[in-house]
Amino acid sequence: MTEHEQPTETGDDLPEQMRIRREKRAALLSEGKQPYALGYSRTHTLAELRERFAGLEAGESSGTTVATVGRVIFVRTAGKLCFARLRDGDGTEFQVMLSQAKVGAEALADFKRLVDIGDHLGVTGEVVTSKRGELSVMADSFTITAKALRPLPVAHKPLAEETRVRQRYVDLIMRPEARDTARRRAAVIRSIRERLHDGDFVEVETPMMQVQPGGATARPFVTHMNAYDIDLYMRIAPELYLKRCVVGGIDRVFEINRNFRNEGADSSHSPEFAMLEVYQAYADYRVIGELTKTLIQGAAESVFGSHTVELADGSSYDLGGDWAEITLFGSLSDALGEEVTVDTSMETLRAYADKVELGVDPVWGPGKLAEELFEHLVVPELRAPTFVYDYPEETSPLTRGHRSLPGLTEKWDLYVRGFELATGYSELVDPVVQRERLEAQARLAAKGDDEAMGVDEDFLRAMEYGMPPTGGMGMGIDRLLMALTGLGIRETILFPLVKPE
RNA sequence: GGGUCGCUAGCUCAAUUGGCAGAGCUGCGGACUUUUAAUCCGUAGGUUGUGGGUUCGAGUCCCACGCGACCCA
Repeated sequence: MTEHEQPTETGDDLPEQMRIRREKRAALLSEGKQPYALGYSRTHTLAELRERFAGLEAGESSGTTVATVGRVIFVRTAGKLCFARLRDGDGTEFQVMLSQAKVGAEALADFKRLVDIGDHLGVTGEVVTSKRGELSVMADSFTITAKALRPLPVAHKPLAEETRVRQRYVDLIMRPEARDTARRRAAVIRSIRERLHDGDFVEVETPMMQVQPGGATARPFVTHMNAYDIDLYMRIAPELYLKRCVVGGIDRVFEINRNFRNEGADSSHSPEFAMLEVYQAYADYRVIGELTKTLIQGAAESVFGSHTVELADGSSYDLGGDWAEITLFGSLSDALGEEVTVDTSMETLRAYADKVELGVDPVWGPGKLAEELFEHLVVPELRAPTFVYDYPEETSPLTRGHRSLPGLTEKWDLYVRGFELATGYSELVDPVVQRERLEAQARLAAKGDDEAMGVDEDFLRAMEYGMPPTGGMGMGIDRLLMALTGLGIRETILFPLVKPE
């Protein structure tokens, strides 16, 4: 918002439409009317009216007087009979009619003089239908419950994408899809939460401001605490604290909350994103994979009543039944036409990378390179929901080594519609191995890899008290919404970060 | 980080080679007791993202910056 757009008390410099609305507000006050009412006692919501009077025939009167409220989204002031369309926050619309014969000439003139599109209106009157059969309230009286000082955008042209994101409140008023998305997100989170509560998982909240960030490889945001004069970090993952909970005996634990990663922002990444992490003692990655599938299918059901979801482009996507399972090196071997394993040499892998014109970062080991090849060659083909199993130890410092395949870990990534949606592990619980892995990471950090983790001594101390065998999972909530709806991340987050205007 | 494109009235968009900054909707005034993006008559609305430059003259050309979209790394 730039300075010259700021409303002023006098409104001298305002665009005409805003100036006029301010004048109407002032007129209401000077006539002893409230432009912002304390409330309006309604007998029915617009949705309740629609339901209750659904059977009313064209031209009929119900004989029932009701009181209801809504935002004016359409006005037709024609002579001695005026029409207005109200809309409720849930998107339900309902027509209001004002006849001079009913409300009187003075009230009708007031309506024409003072009510604008965008205002909140309370109306009392009989439920009737118009000659065209439109359900309506034939007003006995009306009250402006909140005067809108800004005009709504034109209803028939799509709002510019940037305006939709920057002024989500306008987007929510104007666009049914925006309203649906907000409610779908709530339904999804509620579905996950309820399912986990039903499974005796305990919901906790762990620190968002941490002395030492950990639990993922990502650059953190730094902030400063004045009282202790120390830098704090916004968390990049809750993992290390949730594991402390498991050590302490909260055997089934989860958290749904925000992580912060100081990286780029684009159509699939937000610096601030919602994450679910779940840990279950005496489970392994297979058990936690099954749980994950249940949570996602439950979320789909809560929104669509089905495991088949409808995407924004009109296509549908099937999340039902059992999901495909592949292994990282197995699928990579298939894609390359020759067998590669966790033991394949750096030189061989580099040759494959050259062949597909994949750039190789000199700090990568063979495990990392194999993963990059996988993302380059296999991931683009993963349309149906697919669990990818058995990642190299090198890239998974918090994961237990595979029970029977040396060099690999008990980890899966879940791909849905071609992008990574969740990741699950048999957690590493040996504190000695854990320390070795973290110290190796810290050495990387010292070499300048600012995504690598430091050594969290308190976390290691907790592990030394003994963490039971545990399965863990992390899933991006925003990404889950994207997977279920086909929308971009900026649509699934109500107020994504935008640069100041 | 690099490239391309965009930013004009409340909203969505025009503006020829550098030559009077326009339209639709919205708004305002008027007519209309069954409208649904009504119709008809009249009318208002602009620091063309910001700051420089070239020019008799810049929405248009040049430079820098801001914000955004798309593509690439």
